[in-house]
Amino acid sequence: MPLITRFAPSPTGPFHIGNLHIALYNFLFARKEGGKFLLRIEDTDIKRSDTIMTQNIIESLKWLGLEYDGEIYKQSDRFQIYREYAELLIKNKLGYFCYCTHEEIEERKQMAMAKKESWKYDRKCLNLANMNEIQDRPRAIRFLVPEGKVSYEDRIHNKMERDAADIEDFVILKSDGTPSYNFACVIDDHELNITDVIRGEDHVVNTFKQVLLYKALGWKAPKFVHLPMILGPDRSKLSKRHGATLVLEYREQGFLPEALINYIALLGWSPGGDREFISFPELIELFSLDRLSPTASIFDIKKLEWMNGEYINKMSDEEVLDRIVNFHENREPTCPDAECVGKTENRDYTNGVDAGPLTRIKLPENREYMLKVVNLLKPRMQKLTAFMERSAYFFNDPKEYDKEGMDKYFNLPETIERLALVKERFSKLEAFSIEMIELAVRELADELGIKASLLIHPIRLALTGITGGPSLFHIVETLGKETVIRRLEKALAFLIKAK
RNA sequence: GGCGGCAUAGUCUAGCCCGGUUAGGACGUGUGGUUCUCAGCCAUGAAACCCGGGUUCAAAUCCCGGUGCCGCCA
Repeated sequence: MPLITRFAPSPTGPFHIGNLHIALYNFLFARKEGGKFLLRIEDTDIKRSDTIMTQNIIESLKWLGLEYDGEIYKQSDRFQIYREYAELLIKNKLGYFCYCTHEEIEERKQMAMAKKESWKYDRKCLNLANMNEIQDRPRAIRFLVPEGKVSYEDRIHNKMERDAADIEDFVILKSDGTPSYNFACVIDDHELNITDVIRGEDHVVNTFKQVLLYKALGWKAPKFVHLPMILGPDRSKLSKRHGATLVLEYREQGFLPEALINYIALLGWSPGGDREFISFPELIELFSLDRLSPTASIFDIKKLEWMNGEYINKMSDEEVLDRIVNFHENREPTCPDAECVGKTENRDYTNGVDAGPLTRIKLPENREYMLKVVNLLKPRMQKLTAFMERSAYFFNDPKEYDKEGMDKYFNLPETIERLALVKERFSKLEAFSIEMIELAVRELADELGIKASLLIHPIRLALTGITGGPSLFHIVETLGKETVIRRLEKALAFLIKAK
């Protein structure tokens, strides 16, 4: 029998980091073993399900490159099938109708609680004597939990066992005719021939119920793997409270899918030894269930950022530029030109979720120039968005100068004279090369009897408006003579006016 | 509260199965160096086997108990 795994999210919320973790391991395991990886949408709860969330899930998987095999399965297409199986269980006396309303159950539960007794469904409807009175009331179907121990083998936790007496007769078909999670899940996993169920640890309790159902239906249960949770920095289950948790938010923030995958793969799994950078194909090659860790892990955004930066730095300039361009592809520029480089606009509801702050710009089309800029900025980019945040001066003259920078580098009385001299030297340069530019600056510094840095810093501030960034000589060369001269003149005018 | 799970630095982890290591790597962090700034790079430091008992010549590793944390249900 071929190995088949599945990722089975419910479309009640967007695709998040926890989903990625689960989907990734299902995907890797299937690919490694030459099996199939299916996508099933668990939308039996019609009210809480939303097609926009299904879109979000599909879009996320696509961006990550986690391709599923075959069609998408939707549980909402299969209500009739669940009903038939539920009736089959009734016929075999493995299930029974329950007429209790939520309110009635709640009441009895409260009474038990008041007496500090633990509660499970009291089987009131198991042997109803007076059927006539209640026959037209809506009814659910409950599973009749047998006595004894329930156990299954978990690939991470080994033998799992609990007493069936601790499990109540759970509902398999609700009074509105829709199946419960556990019931639909078992039927679909069986009908899709799922061989390995890899899901979160929050499902272990369900697994015991499901194992019971497999037995009742006379089916062989798949193998189970329950992955430990991914926690936030406060050690609670990762959620919105911890900031960005949606995968598409990470896309919007400029993370690369391969870096995100590499990082998440290492949360709860390791190939052994010291390896940290593992490409997608290598991940498939190396993946093994035996090396899964049973320990919950905390999502560390700092390490993700570092890893993302490493991925960016290892890429060619062309590749990085393509990613940056691609990053903007599906977005309407909010400004017609490069004017808004560095500006952010705070909303984006593409894909049905608020993806948070987003930089929208129209990129200049001059590819050769862009490549030069990328080359200079790449070493200090941890995310693609860093390009937007740090490249403004390559496209526009600075409108103002960094305040601290002015205090530091523009405050000497000699500044005007020095910048004027620089401008003069630059304009005399015939070959505007990095070497010649550097030589000109250093020679001038020598002649003035000062350190070169006393020229370099004011020049950088005049050209870029800021104090950090790539090597000054590279900046000067990239901007080109005309722009450099113009900006030096502007800075001089500014300084003279301020005097 | 009931049931289940987990336990190596702040974080991710290797080592555990098959007892003997100065307990390794990475992120983060301290210090120093380097370049025109930033980023980086180089060097260097601090930082962990949850606690208690056993078994053993020897325990992170095997066994038992406790504690803590997490999850599900309530």
